[in-house]
Amino acid sequence: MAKTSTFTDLVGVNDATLHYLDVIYRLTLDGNAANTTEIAAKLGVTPSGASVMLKRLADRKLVQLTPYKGALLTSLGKRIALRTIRRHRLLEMFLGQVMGFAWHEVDLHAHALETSINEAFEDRMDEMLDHPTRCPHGHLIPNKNGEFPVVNDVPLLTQAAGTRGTVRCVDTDNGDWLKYLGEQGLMPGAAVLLRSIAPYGGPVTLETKHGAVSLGRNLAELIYIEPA
Amino acid sequence: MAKTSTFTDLVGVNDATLHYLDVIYRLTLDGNAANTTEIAAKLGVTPSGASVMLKRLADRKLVQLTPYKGALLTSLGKRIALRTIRRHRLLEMFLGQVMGFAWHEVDLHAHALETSINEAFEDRMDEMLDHPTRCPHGHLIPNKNGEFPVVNDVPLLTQAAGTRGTVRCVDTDNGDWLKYLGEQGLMPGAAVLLRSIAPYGGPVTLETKHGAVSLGRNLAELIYIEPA
DNA sequence: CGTAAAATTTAACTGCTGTTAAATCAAAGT
DNA sequence: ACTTTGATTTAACAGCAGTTAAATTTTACG
Repeated sequence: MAKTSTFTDLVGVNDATLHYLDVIYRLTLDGNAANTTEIAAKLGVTPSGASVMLKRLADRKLVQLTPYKGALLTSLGKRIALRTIRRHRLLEMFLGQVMGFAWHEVDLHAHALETSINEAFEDRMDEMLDHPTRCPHGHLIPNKNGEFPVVNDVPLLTQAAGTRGTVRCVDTDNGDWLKYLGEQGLMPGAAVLLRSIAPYGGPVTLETKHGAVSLGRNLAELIYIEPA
Repeated sequence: MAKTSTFTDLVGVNDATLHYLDVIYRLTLDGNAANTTEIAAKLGVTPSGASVMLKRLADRKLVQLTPYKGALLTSLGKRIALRTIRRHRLLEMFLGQVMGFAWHEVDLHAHALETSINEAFEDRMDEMLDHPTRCPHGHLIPNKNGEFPVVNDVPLLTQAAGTRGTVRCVDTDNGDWLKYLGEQGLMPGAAVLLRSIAPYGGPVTLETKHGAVSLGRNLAELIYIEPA
């Protein structure tokens, strides 16, 4: 009996396509269609270029496109996107754990490699890492069927002052921010106490092993914790 | 002082170009120009396609093209090719030593990745592997200046019957052959005794730890040894 | 409600890497 | 030296992913 991949039927999908699907997946997590300009911005192309490409992706039944309204992934498009996301996050973990890259460095490397590796490479990383469920930033790694583990992460900013918990995810790919937050001890696994959230968009004060940290809202809203 | 790469000026060279330069490098190792049809065959494209591409590479001063005669690399082309070869062979070593892939599997993975990694990744592998000088098949890994280590490898078939030595290189990327030769204990590092070379293209008989092995000329000529 | 601004699409074109088919060149044999 | 064969190049074109500029649609505001 031949070994069958969940993604056996996903051949003939090239780099550019994979990056589009990846971006659309992330932009549609909230359930709303992704608009052309957003997609174009994330990919670093012009809106007109993205518009043309989206039409082609729609022709290939990878996205469901409503002109002037935006794009959603079809179930096929979603499966492919989830494969890329799985590979990206496994790569990030591999780059961090096995190769010793810092958590603010792994995204760029992973992005360059995610469309070049094959299933054997993906599986080998998964084994070496003992089937991890999160990337170094705490994002969940879907399994080969595209299913995510169930977790108890909540946005830090939804919590009341005085809440204790453990950082589970820092939701950004901005290397500078990651570097800074890492230096403050704010990485997945860190125990935190939410001291205060100043009103009117004011700073958020936390306490970690390293001591007190004060963050602007833009950084604080990236942090997800599991309350104690 | 900014860290300067030997290859800083090699930007803007894409995948297809790198693969052409790589192939031309290998075909011109004997000093002779590589002909269009050969190049096309190695790359899996038509000779006309290769011809067009070669002209473009010549326009970019990466190859020195004599129409109807063949292609040589310019010194710039050679530098770029050597960078790719270094990355390919470091990747092969990494895939074998760190990730546990078999020596007949590493070439394909390395080929897929060699144009996607950057200098930091290259350097990290080099460190992790403690600056290896050979890939798993025994090919030499050029340093960042494109210089190869000096070694004493000689083709097995240039040696007289009775010669003892150590296998240093198996010069093929054919996975099936590598798998077979590996099963016979014929990998770099293996001690061998050349028993006999039958005349008129007959079989070559060797002795290894595993016992006696008889090889056809096509396989035997791939093997390079360092005489004891 | 109508119009200005913003978002989106379409049109025409570019660059890259390939294709097939036809033309051309080179090498070798008689 | 001529001719045949094989290698190589050229011509015309295709597919993909992008561009700029113009046209169009949507949205939002007064």
